[in-house]
Amino acid sequence: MSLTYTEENYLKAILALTVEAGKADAGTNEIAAQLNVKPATTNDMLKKLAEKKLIAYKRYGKSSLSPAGKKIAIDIVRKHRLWETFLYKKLSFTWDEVHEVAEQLEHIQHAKLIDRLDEFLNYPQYDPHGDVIPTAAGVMKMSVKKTLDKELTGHKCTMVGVKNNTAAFLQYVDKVGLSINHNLKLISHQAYDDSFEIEVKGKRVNVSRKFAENIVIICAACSKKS
Amino acid sequence: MSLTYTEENYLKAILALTVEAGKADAGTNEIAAQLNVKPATTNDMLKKLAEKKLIAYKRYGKSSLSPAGKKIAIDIVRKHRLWETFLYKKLSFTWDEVHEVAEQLEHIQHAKLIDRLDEFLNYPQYDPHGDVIPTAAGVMKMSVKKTLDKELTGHKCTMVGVKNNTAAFLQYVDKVGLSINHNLKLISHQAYDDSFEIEVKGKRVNVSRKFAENIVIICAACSKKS
DNA sequence: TATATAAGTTAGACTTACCTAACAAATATA
DNA sequence: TATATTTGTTAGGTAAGTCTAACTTATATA
Repeated sequence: MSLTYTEENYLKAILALTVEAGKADAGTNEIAAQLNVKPATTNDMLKKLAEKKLIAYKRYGKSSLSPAGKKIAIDIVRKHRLWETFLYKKLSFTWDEVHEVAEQLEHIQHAKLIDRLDEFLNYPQYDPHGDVIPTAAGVMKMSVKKTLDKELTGHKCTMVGVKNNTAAFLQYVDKVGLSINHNLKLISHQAYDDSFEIEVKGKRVNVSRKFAENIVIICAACSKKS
Repeated sequence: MSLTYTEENYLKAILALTVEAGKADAGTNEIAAQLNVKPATTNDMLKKLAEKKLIAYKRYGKSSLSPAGKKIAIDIVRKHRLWETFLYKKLSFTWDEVHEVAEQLEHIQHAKLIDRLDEFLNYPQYDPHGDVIPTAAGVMKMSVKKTLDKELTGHKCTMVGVKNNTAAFLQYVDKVGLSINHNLKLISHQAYDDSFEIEVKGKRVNVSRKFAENIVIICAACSKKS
């Protein structure tokens, strides 16, 4: 009953376009674009996946994952993100290199492999991009990524990226004491000069709105399930 | 110019049947049997690989790897054995479980991946089966596997397996102080009772020929290149 | 609401990797 | 050396996943 590499990729694409994008279903063209294939190709596969009861599909309509299809798709995402974490933490890959290798590794089939890897990595909750790693039971919290200026006062969060990649900005980020995967807390917002007070490594710092708008964070407290 | 999963497997099979088996070339049926496909299928692929200059092939003749084909095949073996080592040492897989997963992992394509893995594993020389791991430069020593009774006096070697898997024998092996991947040295052979004196963890023990014939070892000193 | 545009489908074709069945060449043996 | 057996090849077919081109349905807009 195991699926081909390709079938898995279609399920993953549909997950990304529906559940992960907060939408109910996805169109054929949309799925085709996600996978870089032509709509005609996608159409064939959708019929095949519907046959296998992995998706809900109606002629000239949109598609969505069945419970069984969703379970499989989440499992692939789990594999992908655990492998990314492995590459990042253990093999010193950079943040932007991990995805492409994980695209291949996520299709490795073995009953014990992924749970062993999870254990080896000490059950990480987030991958190097700050996305939540689904549990072995198939529960996937949706991490709410947003920029720091959108965070709620008092919330602890983790920096997972930047919007601006200039050396000047990155040096400033460094000076403030922030870096990828570090925790911070939003203490308050000063209406007076529209600045934000944050706590980084126990120290309080003031940063401008312009700065905050370029810091991407995830907030566990703001996450939602499924 | 990268090869398909299947093409890689054919090159690996030919390597196993020629270089690794100490033979000059391999027949079509032989290769088909190694890969569990029909000779007709193999024939098609041999023509295709010959076209790509990866093997030497003549109609109704036997096949062998070209230098380019051999380089690729050795590279796959390197990947296979490094992944096996990873699974064994880092993810607590057993000796006999690693092969099947490595069959999949060996086809992951990425410029840096395998050298990073090699570094992470601290440049291991042997995989969990005692087979030599080819270097990044594509040099593969052939580990000469043999039973302990065939070893030369004075040589240090590593136990890599047993021929007899009964509990009784394994317990005896354990009692002698031997286990998988442990080193030993053949001190002498006693003609009197046809027994062997070996050194294990600094202690000298006497074992019978029957015992020695069931212990599989590799000997670095007996290895040869290519 | 009529029609233009966007979205989705179908038909027919190609490639890869596999198969079976029939045939040809090489080798072993009577 | 003639023949039987083994080994290797060819021809034709299948399934998966892709494509293009032509067609149909749904949606947007004038």
